[in-house]
Amino acid sequence: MNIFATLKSRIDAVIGQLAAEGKIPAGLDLARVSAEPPRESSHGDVATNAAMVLAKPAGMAPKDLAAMLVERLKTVPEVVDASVAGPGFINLKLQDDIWRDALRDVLTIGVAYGDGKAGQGEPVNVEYVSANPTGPMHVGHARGAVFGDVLARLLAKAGFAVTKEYYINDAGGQVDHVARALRARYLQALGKLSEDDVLGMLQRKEIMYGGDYLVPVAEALKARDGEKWAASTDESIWVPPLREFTVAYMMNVVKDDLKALGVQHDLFSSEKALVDKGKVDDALKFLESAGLTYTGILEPPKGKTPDDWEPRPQLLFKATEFGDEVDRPLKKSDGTWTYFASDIAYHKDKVDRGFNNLVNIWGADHGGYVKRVQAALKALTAGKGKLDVQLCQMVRVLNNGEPVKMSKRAGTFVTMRDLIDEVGKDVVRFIMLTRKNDAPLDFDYAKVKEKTRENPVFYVQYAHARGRSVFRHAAEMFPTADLTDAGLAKADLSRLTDPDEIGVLRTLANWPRTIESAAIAHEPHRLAFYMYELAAQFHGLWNKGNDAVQLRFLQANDQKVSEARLALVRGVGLVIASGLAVFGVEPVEEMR
RNA sequence: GCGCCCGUAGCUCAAUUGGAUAGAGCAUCUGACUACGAAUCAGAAGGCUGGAGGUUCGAGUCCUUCCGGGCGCGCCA
Repeated sequence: MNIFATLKSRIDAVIGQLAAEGKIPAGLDLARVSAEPPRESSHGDVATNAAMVLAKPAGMAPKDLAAMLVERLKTVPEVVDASVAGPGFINLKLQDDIWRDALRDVLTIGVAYGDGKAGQGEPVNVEYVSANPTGPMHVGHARGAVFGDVLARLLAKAGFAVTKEYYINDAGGQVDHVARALRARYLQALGKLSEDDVLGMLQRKEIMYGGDYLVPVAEALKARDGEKWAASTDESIWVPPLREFTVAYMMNVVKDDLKALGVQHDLFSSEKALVDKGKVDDALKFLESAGLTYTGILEPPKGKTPDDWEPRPQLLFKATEFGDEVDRPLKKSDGTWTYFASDIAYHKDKVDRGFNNLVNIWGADHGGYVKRVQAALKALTAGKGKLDVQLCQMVRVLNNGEPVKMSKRAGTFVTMRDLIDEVGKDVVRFIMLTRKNDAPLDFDYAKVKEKTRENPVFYVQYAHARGRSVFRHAAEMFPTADLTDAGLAKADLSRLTDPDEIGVLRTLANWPRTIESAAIAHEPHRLAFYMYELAAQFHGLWNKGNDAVQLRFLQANDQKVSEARLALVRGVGLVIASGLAVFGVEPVEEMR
């Protein structure tokens, strides 16, 4: 049980009691009353803003109300002292046993500690990566992939029913361009074009993609079909089959890359399948019948008119009725659907599948697209569907502060594989979460390999490894002791009395709350900071033992104390492992 | 020009989503290894939270406006 939730209900009960006795007005709204750990630990264990929040509606001075609450809160079983501070905060000091109980919970529940039910089983759809199947994935994709994957795991831990989804853009013009590029590489594979011919076509923009990564695709096509697609100059003959071939091939590349990063989606949705099933027509008919489409002419953007601007009548969606700046086009001038049109259909499809809680992870360069999709979702669901779009900012790849620009594989950008090969999947995953997603991130090869406090991956893993090391020694020192989690849960935890020991227990007790708030805010990076903080506390406690021998975890002549402290060490390890599990990172047993 | 995101210690970043005296790491200075792993730790110093108004018990956080940076701006996805 979450201690802060317990205290919140205690506080609510006390307020209800006072109201029942007529000392304060009945029916006060308690939603804004909080029970939180104070920032400054010297203020106590739990702080509540109840008096300040309720003062005005109760028509009382905050201090008077606080004084009344304090008297009652002192009688709450968990509380040993209560006091008023500052402008009307009430600080509660809890029995140390509360924190010891939290540790026992950790040992009993294991890495599932922190699992919550805040989500109440509500279905959430998290869509992430959704990279076009046109080439290998780069660092930007890696950030979105890790962020989305970990957010999904976090939401699941907090009790949501999560579906992890990838949207394959296999129907638009981009994949046709790749088909054309593939054809050039294919003709090269057949000896009908030279490398220079292909590069020339790329330079003249006859083809839009030219990376070496298409060479093996062309070879595979040649192996399967021989010269079948070489003769005809009629695109309609060979574009569709080559498109299909390259999409299938590239999706395998993408899936391999994701697998190497430890990212796994539950569902891959195809744009082309949506189109073929007529879902785009359906969605647009829906909007049309609601009177939300019309044919009109858009104004050019103010202050920056494109050179080739000419006014054209287009089928438009009334996005402005739902908070967007301008109405948005649904059809291109050649009469085909825009990307936006199929995206509307796709989001309608998600809603139709039972999701009203949608999360999309996009690159920051898609920021301008957020409002129109949210507008469309509002229109489709009559405001019932929620769409949160999390934008991931740029990743700069550095080595010792020097930009790493090129990939050996792709030629123009650093690929996801380059990252993984350089530092390993676990490090990539962790580092991607050490910043808020909407802040740019520097990924420095040299820095993330450093074995210092500066490097959060190392620092957290080191804490875990140190904990395991203690257990290796303990097994020798106390060969008969039961050092399993269940055994340690029975240890006499009242032997944990040092303020720093209790401090660590407090942090452990904060884990469920951290999970819940990070999940609700869609901010997995908070877990990285929590783990760093916990690791710091643990390292601090460890070194205290260097100075004061009696504080070391293992006391050869006192098995009871040793067991209690081993319980604490194990608790730290389990919570770190619990956090790393959300991150999809393996905790290490020892550092090498 | 318009929209979105951002601006916090010299540097890189936090700040329990509106809470108390704004916290960490790096760099600088001082100290702790006859070790449960010093790959670590303890301490000192460092701030007008870009500027100016506003909202309220209370603002780094919300609103307005300026300044500075990033991204985007019909028929690409």
